[in-house]
Amino acid sequence: MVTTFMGDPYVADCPTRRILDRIGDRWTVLIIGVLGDGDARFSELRRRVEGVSQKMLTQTLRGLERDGLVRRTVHPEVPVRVEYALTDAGRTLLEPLRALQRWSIEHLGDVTAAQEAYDHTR
Amino acid sequence: MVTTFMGDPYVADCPTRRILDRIGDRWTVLIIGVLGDGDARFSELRRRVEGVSQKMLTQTLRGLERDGLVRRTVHPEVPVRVEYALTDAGRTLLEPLRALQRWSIEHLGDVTAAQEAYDHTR
DNA sequence: CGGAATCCGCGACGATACTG
DNA sequence: CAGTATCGTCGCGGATTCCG
Repeated sequence: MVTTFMGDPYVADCPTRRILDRIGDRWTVLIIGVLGDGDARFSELRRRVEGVSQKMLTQTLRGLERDGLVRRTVHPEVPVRVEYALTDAGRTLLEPLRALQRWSIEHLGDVTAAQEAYDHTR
Repeated sequence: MVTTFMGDPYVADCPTRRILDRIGDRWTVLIIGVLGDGDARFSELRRRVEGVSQKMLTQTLRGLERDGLVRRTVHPEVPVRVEYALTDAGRTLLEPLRALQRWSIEHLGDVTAAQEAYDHTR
C-alpha cells in the first residue's frame, strides 16, 4: 500500500481540509497562541491579538468553543468577567502549530527571497 | 525572556500568519500533498485534486512556484508537457503538514462530537 | 465589560469561453 | 495539453451602533 499524504483520495472534505478550514482563517491561530500562554479574558485577548475586531474575536472564540478547543467561563460579578482557556483538546493543537511556526521562522527568508527572484524575472 | 508562542507580540504579520496565509487557502495543502507522492503534470493534478478548477490550480501552482516550493518544468514536445515537482524547500513543508494531518485524524471525531453537543444546547 | 445586530466592501473562488 | 481572460457570485471580515 502506498502511504498517501493528505488522505486518499485528495478530496475537499478530508480531515486535513476540515482542520485547515478551521485554523486557516485570520485569527484562530493567533488566539490559540495567546491562550497557550495562559487563560485570558475578552478584553485581554482583544489587546494582545493585535488588529482583531470585536466581532471577529467573538466569532472566532464561539467557533473554538463549539469545537471543544476553548472553554468559556462567565463569572457573575459586576461588571461581568469572562475567562477563556484552552481545553485539553485545544492544548494538543499547540504542538502541531508550533511545528508550523518553526517551519515558518526557518524558511520565511528563503520564501521571501524566492518571491523577489521570481518577481524580478517578470 | 519568555518564549511566546505565535511570535511576540501577536501581530498579524508574524511568520506563522504569513505561512498560514499561504497554506490556509482551499487548495495549496492538497496540491502539496499530491506532489509529495511524486511529480505530476497539470492534468494529473487536476484529476487527483478533486474539485479544483483549472483557474485555481494554475493560480495556486503559480503561487507555490513563486514561493520556491514547487518547480515547473516545460518539456517542449507536441503536445506540450508540463511537470510539477516539489523543491527541496517544498519537501520540508511536508513534515509540519503531516503533523497537522495526524492531529486532524486523531481529533476530528472529538471536534465533531463537541460541535453536535454544542449545537444541541442551542 | 462583553457582547449582539446590521450594513457593506472586497477579494477569493467558480464557470465559461477562448488560445498557442 | 496547458494554459489565459473575463465575468459573476459569495462570504469573510471591518466599521458602526446598540444592549444587559
